Amino acid sequence: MVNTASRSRRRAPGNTQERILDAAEALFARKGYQATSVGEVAGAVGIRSPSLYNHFRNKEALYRAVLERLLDRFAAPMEALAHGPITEERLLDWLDTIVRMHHANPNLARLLQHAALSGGPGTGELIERFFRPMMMRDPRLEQPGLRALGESGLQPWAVMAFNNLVMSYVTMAPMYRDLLGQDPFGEEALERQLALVRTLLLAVLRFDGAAGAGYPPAPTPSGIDEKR
Amino acid sequence: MVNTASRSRRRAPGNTQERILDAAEALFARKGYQATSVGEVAGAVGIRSPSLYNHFRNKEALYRAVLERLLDRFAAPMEALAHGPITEERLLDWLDTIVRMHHANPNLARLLQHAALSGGPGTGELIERFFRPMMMRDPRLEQPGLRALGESGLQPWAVMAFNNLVMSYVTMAPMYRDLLGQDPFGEEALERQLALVRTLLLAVLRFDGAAGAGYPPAPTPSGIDEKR
DNA sequence: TCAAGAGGCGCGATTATTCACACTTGGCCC
DNA sequence: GGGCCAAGTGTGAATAATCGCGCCTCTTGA
Repeated sequence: MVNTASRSRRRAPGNTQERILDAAEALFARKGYQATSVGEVAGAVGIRSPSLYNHFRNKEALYRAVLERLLDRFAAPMEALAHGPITEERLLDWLDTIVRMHHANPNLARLLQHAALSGGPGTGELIERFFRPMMMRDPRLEQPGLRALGESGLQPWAVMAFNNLVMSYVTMAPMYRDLLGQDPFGEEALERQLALVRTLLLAVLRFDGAAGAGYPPAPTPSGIDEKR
Repeated sequence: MVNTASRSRRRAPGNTQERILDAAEALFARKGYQATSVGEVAGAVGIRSPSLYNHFRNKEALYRAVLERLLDRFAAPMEALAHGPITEERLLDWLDTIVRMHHANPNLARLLQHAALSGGPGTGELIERFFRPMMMRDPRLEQPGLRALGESGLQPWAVMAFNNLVMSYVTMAPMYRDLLGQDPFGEEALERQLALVRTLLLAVLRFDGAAGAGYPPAPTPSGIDEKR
């Protein structure tokens, strides 16, 4: 039973490093940093844990690499709205894009949620790179036709709210699966979520806001500055 | 050094069981089931871990007790909307209530989020008891003035969306704290979130929906039945 | 033949849980 | 009142499993 040293020395078909990242991403996204063991990751790849250390210095480096790869994938679309005027149409496109991106790769949302709840390595940078830009008041949103968002100092929170809406669908997806017995990332579900989120955004854009009970102007809290 | 058996046998001031539940709730909510060790819980209470086993059979029993206590706290307000007609005013009140409840006790939302992401003991029951009722189509919502919600089969998802909106603020709260340097559960933040969420609901209720690009009627998926 | 990469072994720490035991306390009998 | 026992609640020590990780050997494709 001891000398199983003959076979099983199979060289990996694809790039092992990439396969480790894939497995680690899935596991970190599902269970979080602490609850994921490197042995688990290695096992998912088909490797023993010491072999994993040939590719990553330690658990934390692996985690950061996973994070980096995910953030890179989301960087381009997030920059899309950074320049040029903001029209109703462009807002809808932006929402459409992030919904599709999170559906195509749900792991970033899950990792962000874990980080928000429990912390973990690099949580600070994560916040700065992903969320800080959203919490900037953007003067391009202060225009007729977008009044309900821009008014009463709620604008940054409204942006965050729409982001949370999209992300929470993803982080709650396992529950939806059990609840419906249906793939929450299938074509049908995607269309439904697009319709829902688009309806919500349109409703807010059309809303004149005057009807609500007069909530206080909510003085701009510290840490929120004008964009750039 | 061996016979420290004299003092430190202090009997607990309050009910120890309750104090364990408090500490466990906070830790499970922050780190999730797996990543929380019973030693940590015991430490937070000011006890060694073996002592904890005088009060709970094992880690899982402790977790389930925490869950039970939390669900009980939320049961009554959730039933409030179950009977009688649904008016715009009652919907606003309901939203108001759940926002305030999650602000007053953020731990249920956090535990639910962990359960949705990673599973854990009792996740199935959790889904049935907390989320199933929301995913029922409610005929009381099919009335003029609430059209945008009731139409096109989106109604249950719209309800879930508003719930997710409220819960995700709570689960993302640690990030808000870092982002703003301000207590996300303070009076000011509560008012702001109430205003935002109320605005969103009013906007949807006023929205006639006809303006959006004609999204498909989204056939009712299996698992969704009429209420009761 | 050579280096990259996989595995075996093992260390020290931490995990959940059990055990034997100490102590405090409430109630009971005398 | 004093004596006494059972129940409740605390402890340190011990167990087996698992954790992250370093060391060293061996296999294998080029």
